[in-house]
Amino acid sequence: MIIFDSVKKAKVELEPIVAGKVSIYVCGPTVYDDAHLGHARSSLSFDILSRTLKALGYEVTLCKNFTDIDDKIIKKMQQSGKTLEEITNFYIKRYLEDMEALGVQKADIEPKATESLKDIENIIKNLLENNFAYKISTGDIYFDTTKDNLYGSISGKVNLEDTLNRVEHHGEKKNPKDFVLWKASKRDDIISFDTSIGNGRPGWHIECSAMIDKHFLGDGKYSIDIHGGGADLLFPHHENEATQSRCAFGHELAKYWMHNGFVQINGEKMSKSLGNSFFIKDALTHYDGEILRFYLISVHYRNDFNFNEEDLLMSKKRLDKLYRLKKRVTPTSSSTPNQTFKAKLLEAMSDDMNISLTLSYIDEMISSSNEILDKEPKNKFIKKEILANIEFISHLLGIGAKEPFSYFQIGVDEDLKIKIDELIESRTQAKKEKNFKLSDKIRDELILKGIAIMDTVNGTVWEKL
RNA sequence: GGCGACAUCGCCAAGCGGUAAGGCCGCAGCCUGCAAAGCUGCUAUCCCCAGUUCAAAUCUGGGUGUCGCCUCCA
Repeated sequence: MIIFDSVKKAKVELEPIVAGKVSIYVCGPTVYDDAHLGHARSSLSFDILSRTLKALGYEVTLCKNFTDIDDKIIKKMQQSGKTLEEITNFYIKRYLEDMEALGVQKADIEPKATESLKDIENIIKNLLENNFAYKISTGDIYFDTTKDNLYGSISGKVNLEDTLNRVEHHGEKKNPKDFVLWKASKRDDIISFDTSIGNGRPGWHIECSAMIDKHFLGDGKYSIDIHGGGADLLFPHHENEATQSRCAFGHELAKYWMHNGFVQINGEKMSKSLGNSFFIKDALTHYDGEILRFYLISVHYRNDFNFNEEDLLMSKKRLDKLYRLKKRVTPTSSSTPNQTFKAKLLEAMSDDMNISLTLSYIDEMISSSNEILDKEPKNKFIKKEILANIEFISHLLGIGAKEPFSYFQIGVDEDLKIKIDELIESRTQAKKEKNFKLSDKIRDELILKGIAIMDTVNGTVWEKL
């Protein structure tokens, strides 16, 4: 498996710490609001990575955290009068619902920051004792970036002075680059934790370091194989995580770093401040989760993703073709996938997840399968292999697993289904009587209802447009 | 201001030095009572300029444009 390491800025061969096993840690959401399309893309990117590795025979341990203590959550507490747990549990549940709708496999470990306070405390204590951190008069604890000559090696930011001068920083900070490990509680703080390093709460970056150390053993050289997240996390978040862990544990945090590209809405960055955030929940009211999934995975994970409805509909048509083929081989039982086809998909996905190539192979398989089925509609052997091919695709990419007839009926209520069946029955009758004027009229009526029909050797079937 | 990414057919998008995958749309044909679906065929020399090379969309330099990070952010 070749992956792109965003620290080395190059494609490299994945050589896990333990042969045959891959440990992955992905930065999950801060749970103060619903998840947006950016979260979806990130989760989907690493879901595909994990599925690919599994299909290649690796044993994967995927860890995705929830940041459940944060200034934004506190702000929400103040606004709503709710407790921390009420807010975070609510959004964690909503997040997991969204991920399920998108077909994202659950992470093996889903730690919360608040469950790792003891570990956070220990790391900070360690850093203080070894002079990598210092406490200022307010009780806040900062990491001293000048103590680590490898600081900057993750993000490749060499000359930070200039840029960081733009950022306001606390007067007692020794260096503009230094960042907070622990925020001491102020008088009006509504949430704080009592620890040996003081009363307060952890900074953002330290959580991930602590959770990785808590859940992964590593090999004394690295804690985990792959650390992932959105491209915006490369700096400062991952830089800071890396330096903390390096100084506290004496080894690198991750052997490889992978970052997914951004989601843009109609060419603009999606962000809260621009007011163009697109929640997964909202998208799901318009489009089926699988259609959204297929659309979001159809662009290489490192590229920017420009979300727009036109492309989504285009993408849906591509998925439709897979399901139409599945209709042709349903019902039957599958045999084993075509070995050449399977090998081609795995080879493409092994090259840093070349999804475009993979999808083109799938399109070609669909075309050639349709062609064979046109010639030999009753060939059981072929039908079984085609179904097995589709099942392999479902396994690898998490698409095409639905019962094909139901796929085309998503969003159609039972009353309408009965009405459709009646109309099709009347049309079949009219056709039998060669009353094509009537049968065409009925077809037009169905189209007006958003239903397309197609006559097949097995009778007339319909699809929601 | 510092750092970085990207620029391929109307649209989406592969390609990573050897002579342009795939999908959508469009056109023609087969199939069909007519359609739809499916199948077949057709449609680009790769932002501009200069260079390296037998050979460049692919490498180098210079432009132009778009986007991102540097501030909470996936």
